[in-house]
Amino acid sequence: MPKRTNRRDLIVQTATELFGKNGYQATSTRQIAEAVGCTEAALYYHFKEGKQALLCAVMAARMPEVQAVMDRCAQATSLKEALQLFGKRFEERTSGMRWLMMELSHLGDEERAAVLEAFSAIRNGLVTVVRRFVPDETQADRIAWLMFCIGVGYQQLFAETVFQGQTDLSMQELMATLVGLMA
Amino acid sequence: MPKRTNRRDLIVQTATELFGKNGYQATSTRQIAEAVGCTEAALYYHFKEGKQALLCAVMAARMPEVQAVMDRCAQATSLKEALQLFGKRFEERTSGMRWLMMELSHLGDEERAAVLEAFSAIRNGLVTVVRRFVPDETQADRIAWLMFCIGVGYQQLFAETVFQGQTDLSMQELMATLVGLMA
DNA sequence: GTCTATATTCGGATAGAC
DNA sequence: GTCTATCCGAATATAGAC
Repeated sequence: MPKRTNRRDLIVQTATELFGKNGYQATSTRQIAEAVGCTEAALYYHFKEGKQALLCAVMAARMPEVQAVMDRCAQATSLKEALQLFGKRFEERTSGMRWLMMELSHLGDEERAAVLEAFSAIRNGLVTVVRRFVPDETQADRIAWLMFCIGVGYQQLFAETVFQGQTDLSMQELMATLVGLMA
Repeated sequence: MPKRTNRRDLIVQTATELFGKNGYQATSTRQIAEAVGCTEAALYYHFKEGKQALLCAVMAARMPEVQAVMDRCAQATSLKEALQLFGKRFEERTSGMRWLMMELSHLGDEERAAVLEAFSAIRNGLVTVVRRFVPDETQADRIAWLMFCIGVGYQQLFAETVFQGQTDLSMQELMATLVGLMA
């Protein structure tokens, strides 16, 4: 049995960074191997299923962080506080996951499942929190969706190159704006 | 001088559909040619600059539709009406443009400019409308960004495969929810 | 575990005949 | 204008030596 190696971890970490920067499809196994400092063949030793398995490993490694965001939101004591917390944490912790969106439609079943798990964790976390403050379930669910859409849209528009630099709006401020509209 | 042909238009239309379904990078010139019913060489006759020029042509063809959405929003007589109109029109008319987001970072300068034009048209349209109802410019701009984020996030989460089928929430309902929170 | 070398497939692009 | 044929490069993946 091979000695515990951390090269595998290094590969996952490197892939996480490259996927975050360039997206999944646009990142080649060559790039990853080069950044890690090994060959593609070594990659395929650690991940027999290739790039696909690598994606799953990256997602698995990111799940605790996603859960942490939702756990923090769960501590809110009002809807407004939940909005603020989500704004702050979501921006801080998931900015490297923008690429998941577009890629989803081109993934295989297993990869897809790994990605959907992360999305569902966020969705379920939001629904749970909002329902604590909004008795009507339909209404609560809609508000949860609204929050999720804002988070995703913010990532898309600001986290990368679209309107980056044209304004320094943070997601926290965006959520504060929403809270202001409610007041 | 060659007779006015509509084959070129067919190519643009077909590319629009394929880009909308699979994204820009994931759509090959082979696919496009096959769907059109011609060869790749024919594509390169009509678009000497290749796939890149095709993207620009597709964007140009879509601009009137984008402008129409913003023009309609401009007719709103209250902030709430603007939100509703945007929810309705944006969903109806731009669902095929989801792919623009992720791709942006990998495009060349010319392609990039064509895409940014569309984004800016939306942004500017929103800012203009909101400022009519919100005197404070900073606040108005933030509300405009909020609307834009909701639109983009909605497209990402619902327009394709992510949470498609898990709920039948429309963007109009989403905007109505926001209006409800403001009441 | 990691390497070299290579198989295979696919995508963008072009030359030249018709 | 459109085709056939082909080039080139890149990407995923594997075989087999060390």
